[in-house]
Amino acid sequence: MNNAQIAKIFENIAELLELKGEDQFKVRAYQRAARTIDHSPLSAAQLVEEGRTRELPGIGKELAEKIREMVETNDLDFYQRLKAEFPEGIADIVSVPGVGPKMASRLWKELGITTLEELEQAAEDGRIASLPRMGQKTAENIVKNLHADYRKDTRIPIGAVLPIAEELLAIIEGLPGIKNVTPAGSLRRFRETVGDLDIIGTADDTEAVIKAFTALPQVEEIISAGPQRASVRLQNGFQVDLRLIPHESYGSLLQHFTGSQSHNVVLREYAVKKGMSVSEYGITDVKTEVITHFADEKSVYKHLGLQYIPPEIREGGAEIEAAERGEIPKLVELSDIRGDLHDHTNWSDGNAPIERMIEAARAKGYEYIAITDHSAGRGVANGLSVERLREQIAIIRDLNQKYKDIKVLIGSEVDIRSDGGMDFPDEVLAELDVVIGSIHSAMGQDRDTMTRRIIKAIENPHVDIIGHLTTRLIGSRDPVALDEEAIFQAAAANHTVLEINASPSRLDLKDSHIYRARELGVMLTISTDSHMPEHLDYMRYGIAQARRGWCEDRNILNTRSLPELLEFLKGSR
DNA sequence: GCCGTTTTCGGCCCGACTGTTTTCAGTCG
Repeated sequence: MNNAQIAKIFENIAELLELKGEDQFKVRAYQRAARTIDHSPLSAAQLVEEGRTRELPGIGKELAEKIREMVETNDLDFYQRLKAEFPEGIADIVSVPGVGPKMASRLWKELGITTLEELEQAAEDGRIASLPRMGQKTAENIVKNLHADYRKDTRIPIGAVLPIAEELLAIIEGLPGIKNVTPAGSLRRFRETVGDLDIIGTADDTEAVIKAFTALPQVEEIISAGPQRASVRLQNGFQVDLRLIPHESYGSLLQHFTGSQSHNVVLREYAVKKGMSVSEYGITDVKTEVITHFADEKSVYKHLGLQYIPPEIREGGAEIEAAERGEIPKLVELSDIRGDLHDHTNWSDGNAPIERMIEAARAKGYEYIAITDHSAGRGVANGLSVERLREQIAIIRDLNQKYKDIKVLIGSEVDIRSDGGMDFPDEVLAELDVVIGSIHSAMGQDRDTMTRRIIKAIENPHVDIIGHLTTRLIGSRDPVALDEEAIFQAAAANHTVLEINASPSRLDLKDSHIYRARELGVMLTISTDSHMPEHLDYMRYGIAQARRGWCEDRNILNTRSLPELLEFLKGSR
């Protein structure tokens, strides 16, 4: 079992234990373990093999043993037995917004409800309203939420959310009396998918602003609304949570609402040990009961004796300990980027001529751009034959005479064939400044075959960069099966660069892979894989992704100057 | 179920909003 599968089982166990009415702290232990395993840069199999599972925070004797069982037998007896205690459809019931484990458990035990159909029936015929401590309103909400086309776990790729969020922010900024309007939550942390839009602001009269917000024409439905907080569904289907607080607590609110939730839990547990209590209003000294307010976020961390922690790495992992020791790295920034090393033109499947891509890169102030159209190979995307490639090379050489302020690197995104061979012969690859090897076919190969295939490409001295390693498309195509650890080690040993593909539908490598590759000394690039000039703007997503993997500028090849880049490329061949 | 320079037992983040009931449990983030 891989980490994601183990994490899923721990999550399911937590849910079942909640239904069972088990101790909430036990439930939390499983939830925490699920997150820890999911975010672990090392595979569970490797951890088990090296006997290091218990080094993970929140993994003790029992959980380590369960992880071992899952790695070795692909199953977990405890989970199977627990699952057997409940009807199949109970998870669907809990997934209805507003229905939690307590209610689901009562509906099952007192009314025998085990499916969504039975749930709707019971809500409509009055049986739910007749239960003690439930009522007509509860039943109505269940019916309403059943028919809503969303669930608690629907998440949308960040690339689809960010532009909408930015429009919405401008609208909210226009509400009278509101200040400090800021995106928070997973949006601010740049998670690859976002569940709902968390937006915060400050106001003297928070209630008036909430009223104005819920009255916006874009609001389709008010999910909840109080004096400080409103949760609404927009006409475009997005859920937006707006939270307001007086101006003097802005820093604390931003910290609180940025999360992640597990980061906040770990942070607050750390604070408790130091005799402080952290909330969205400020930090209270437990002894004196004096609360300190923070108008800016950095002061919150400072007050706790911690180095500032950038939002992208607030995932409740090792960041609090690192901040305590002053070991939070200076993460790479957009302004560090000096060029883009993966760009297509209308010679293959891009939509713009070479010169327009160059102009777009110049407008960004880049020192270099690599033109990397597809190879002919499997006919993907109007790929270039050797003849057309040589024709393009000649044109780019001429363009380099014309442009003195930017270097146009001659490159290609070359298919890695199913046997690990490259789609151009070595003597052709040798003519190029930059060779990206990418998987575009035979994605269904088994793990061992795929791993060997990619490692063969990594070992090819002409291949500089491996593009979008796992080929996943967020929300629509699963990653290929591969042994990441072996691939990262091979990349480090051969000085082959791994790409962080910044296209928001890919974000490939993913954050935990970036973290591990960087740890193993793999050099990375952040590349937009642009197919039109506007795509160069995707760099911001790639930067955020690299930051989520704790990357500094030195980990990213395209933060280097042109001479340094050329030297690296020459040296790695 | 985890964890420990105050603890191997007794803690475990903190608060808004809702619905149902008049003080709070459940849900959510």
